[in-house]
Amino acid sequence: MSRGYGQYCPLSLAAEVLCERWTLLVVSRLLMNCSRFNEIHKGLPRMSASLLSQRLLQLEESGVLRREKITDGRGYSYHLTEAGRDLASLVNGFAVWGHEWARDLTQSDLDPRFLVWSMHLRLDTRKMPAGRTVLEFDFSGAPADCRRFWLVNDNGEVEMCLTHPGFDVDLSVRSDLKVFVECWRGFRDLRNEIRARRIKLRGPRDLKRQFPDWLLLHVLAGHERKRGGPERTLARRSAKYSSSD
Amino acid sequence: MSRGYGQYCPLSLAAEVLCERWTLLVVSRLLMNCSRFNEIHKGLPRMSASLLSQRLLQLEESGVLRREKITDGRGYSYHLTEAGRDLASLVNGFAVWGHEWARDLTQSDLDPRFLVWSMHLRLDTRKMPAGRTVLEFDFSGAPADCRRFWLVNDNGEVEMCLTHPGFDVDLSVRSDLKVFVECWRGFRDLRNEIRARRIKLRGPRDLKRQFPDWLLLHVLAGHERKRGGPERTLARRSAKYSSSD
DNA sequence: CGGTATCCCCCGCGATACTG
DNA sequence: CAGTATCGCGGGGGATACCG
Repeated sequence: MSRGYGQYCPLSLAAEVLCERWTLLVVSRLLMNCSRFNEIHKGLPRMSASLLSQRLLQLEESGVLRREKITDGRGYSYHLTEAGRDLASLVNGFAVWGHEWARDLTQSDLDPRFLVWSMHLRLDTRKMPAGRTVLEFDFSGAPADCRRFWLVNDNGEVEMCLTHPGFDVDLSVRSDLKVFVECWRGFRDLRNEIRARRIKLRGPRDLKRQFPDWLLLHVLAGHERKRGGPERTLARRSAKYSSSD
Repeated sequence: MSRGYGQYCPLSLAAEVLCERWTLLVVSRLLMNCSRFNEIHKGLPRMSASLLSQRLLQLEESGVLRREKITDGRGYSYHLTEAGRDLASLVNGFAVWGHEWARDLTQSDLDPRFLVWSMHLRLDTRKMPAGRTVLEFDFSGAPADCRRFWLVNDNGEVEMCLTHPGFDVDLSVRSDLKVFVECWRGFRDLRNEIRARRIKLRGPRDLKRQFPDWLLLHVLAGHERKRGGPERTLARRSAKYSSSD
């Protein structure tokens, strides 16, 4: 009963399983088809490995996921069960509610590792040049040890690098972290910010021009928010002229 | 960042607000139109008052509820905001998932105070005799200090009493707590259990006969469960003969 | 009654080390 | 690399007292 609620009602039984710290986020990674431990972990860089391990065990006990020993190589592969897949609409509903109603972002919400991890899943590689393209990001306002990242698109396979990948950089992106995250979330218009040089691109002219089309942004970036406050109004993505901020 | 996740994504911002212990249960009580502190608290008898107070403050800060000073009398009245009402489908989704997939019940899930609180909200008073009807419940397998309860229906107004209300008892119900809860959840058939005398009624013949129609049971009692296990199969409510258990 | 402040214990979690 | 065990701290939350 330590973690339980002492109630037989289905809501509390569900909350017991799902409303512990990090749990829904782990499930969301599994819903995105992350299946290896480190794959999940990269999508949750602020979670400690030991806690992730513990949560995976609990979710297995609760019947939300199954783990299978990997035949070639070490470790396990994690997959949602039917019970876990049934959580898709709930997880999505949480995200929508968070988008519509959650508080504004603060500095501590801005982990650049998470931002780049998100980007590597949502690059529109069909619009990128064939062959290999190397993007470099440099975020001011981020901790010194994770300011710079690289995304390498190799014919549709995108890899995220925390250290220089060795290849020549094709396009370099320099921005304040908060500004970039707000573009990603849809609170600012990416093209506006580039035009205003708050996001600075360096590289061949045609790549710089195409760059905004490569970023698919956060899935909910186009959704209207309902909550009031500074970020209430969505950036109109097609606005040709914009007010100064 | 202590309670936060260090991520800007809407899912983690929502989880930050909603995935703390007890929080969703508090919201669910507000969705049931409980508005006074003690009204909410009676629906969550295992939650400490200080924690409820704290959660109400947090939910107000997060914009999920608003509190208004009561003009006549003490204390506040709590009401969901639009953001809070938007949680209705999520809370319901959690309950459905819990019904379909959650683990089996253990002894510590069976708080009789919670059971009786649930019943007082789901008595079909239209089917009960006009005037006043007093039901007495005596649950074996419950802690000594909360074995007996009374529900008083007074022309459609149902009150739950933890001490003898003073009026004469019209119908007395005696049962093992677990058996009764399993009827309430829909895992057993109420009429079967009465027929098998695992639930014993005492009172006038016509009240005994009508009693099963008064209990509306848990909202999800009729839903099929998806999870395997001992309680997998729903009791067929109309089964005329049943196996011994 | 209708809540809130205080105390204090315990356990959830992060850091670190370790193992196949 | 792919996780898991251990340790120690901090704060979450239960019990209790208190206050209007």
